[in-house]
Amino acid sequence: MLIGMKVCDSKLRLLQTAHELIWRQSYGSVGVDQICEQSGVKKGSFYHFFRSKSELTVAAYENYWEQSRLTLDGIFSAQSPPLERLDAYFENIRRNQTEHFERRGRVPGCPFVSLGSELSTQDEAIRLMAQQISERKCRYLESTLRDAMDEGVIPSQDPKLLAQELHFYIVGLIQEAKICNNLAVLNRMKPGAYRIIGALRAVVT
Amino acid sequence: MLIGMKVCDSKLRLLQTAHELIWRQSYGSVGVDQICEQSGVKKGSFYHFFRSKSELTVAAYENYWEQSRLTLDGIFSAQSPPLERLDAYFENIRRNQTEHFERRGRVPGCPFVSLGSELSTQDEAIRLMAQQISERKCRYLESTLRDAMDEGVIPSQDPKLLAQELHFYIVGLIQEAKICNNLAVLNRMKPGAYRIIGALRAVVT
DNA sequence: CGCGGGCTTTACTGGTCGGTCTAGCAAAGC
DNA sequence: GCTTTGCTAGACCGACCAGTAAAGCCCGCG
Repeated sequence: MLIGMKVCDSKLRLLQTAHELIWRQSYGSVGVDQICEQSGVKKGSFYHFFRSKSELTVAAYENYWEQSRLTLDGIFSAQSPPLERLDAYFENIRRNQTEHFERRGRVPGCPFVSLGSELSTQDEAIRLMAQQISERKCRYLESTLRDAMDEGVIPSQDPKLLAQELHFYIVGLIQEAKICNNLAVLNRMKPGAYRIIGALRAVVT
Repeated sequence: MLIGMKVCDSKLRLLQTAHELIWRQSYGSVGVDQICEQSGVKKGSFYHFFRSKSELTVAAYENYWEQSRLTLDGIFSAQSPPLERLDAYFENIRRNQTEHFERRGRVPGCPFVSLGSELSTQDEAIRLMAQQISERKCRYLESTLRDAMDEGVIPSQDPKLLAQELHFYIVGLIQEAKICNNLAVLNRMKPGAYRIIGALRAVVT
């Protein structure tokens, strides 16, 4: 099957449904049958494309990351002033969480963190993927902060360490929003982040 | 059965084993049978004490919190200087994670965060418990920071908000240590925390 | 002594789990 | 036109799942 036919459609639908369901619920509570039914794909096809539920999950999350990367590349474009990149990043997170909340009534948290949290001690492939994505997110932040330092809008310091600190804060905050099932927690993202990186600009916007 | 006999022993063993197993693996991957076997308790007894797996889990984590509270009350004793309380808190986290890592080869992360991350969107009772424990931890931090401000060792600001920021950072960092399965990540806890709260003391110790 | 209730034990349920197997299909390539 | 290839369909598997039923044990209490 060379060109885009119904064929590839099945695989793609499996990837998307799997990510959607596991994000909304959890890896453990989502069954292969459920993924198949929701995708309109039969089990035989499932195991034609993927060797196991774990393998599908990795593929599904990598596929989701590839989509996210397009958005993030835009948000973190070197064309924008560094602090605007951060603002756009925060706004993107908020939009993402809000959208799901309005559809499902639940703050879903970060899919990668949730999956990593559930399975890091049990599934090495999934652990590794979660780790790599965490590193990639940090790299966006790092270059942004480095640019901000060059422009003098934040104090100079080790950009890699600062990016990690900022990343940890963001991850913890989104996690808290999920646990509280409360979007308002996200309001503290921007002011807190600005304080952490020492941005001189006033916290209000 | 009034006094401490084998009886209460069964219930307590269930609570402890459940917490231990779910922490080490995940809620979804641990079965009632497994918990029973590991505790040396028969399934009938399990359902004599608890109405469901979910109810046991809540009880197990509340029991664990009650134990932790004793330790934390000591660590956050108003008798110690505020920054020493923080140091002791960080050291306690590190010891906890290290101990499990040496036994099992895995950084287990924070049990409450992991459980909340897995089940907040599915089990309201568990979500609520995770939320409450997060609030309680913040309260320890808040009073510590307030004292630190009174003593002038950190700049004055809203202690509740600062405590939350610090808490988010700590949660995110422990989560990262779990995903990386690397205790070294925890080394960044203290310097990062000190930077966030604006502690004047040098970062090295 | 016997009764009652808290706890244990064992056997069991119906359903779901992840995964397998094989027959069949449609279309591409020869 | 025949075969190969990539995919679908759906029946099927044993294991395991959370949870139930009921009989029995032990001990304090009257």
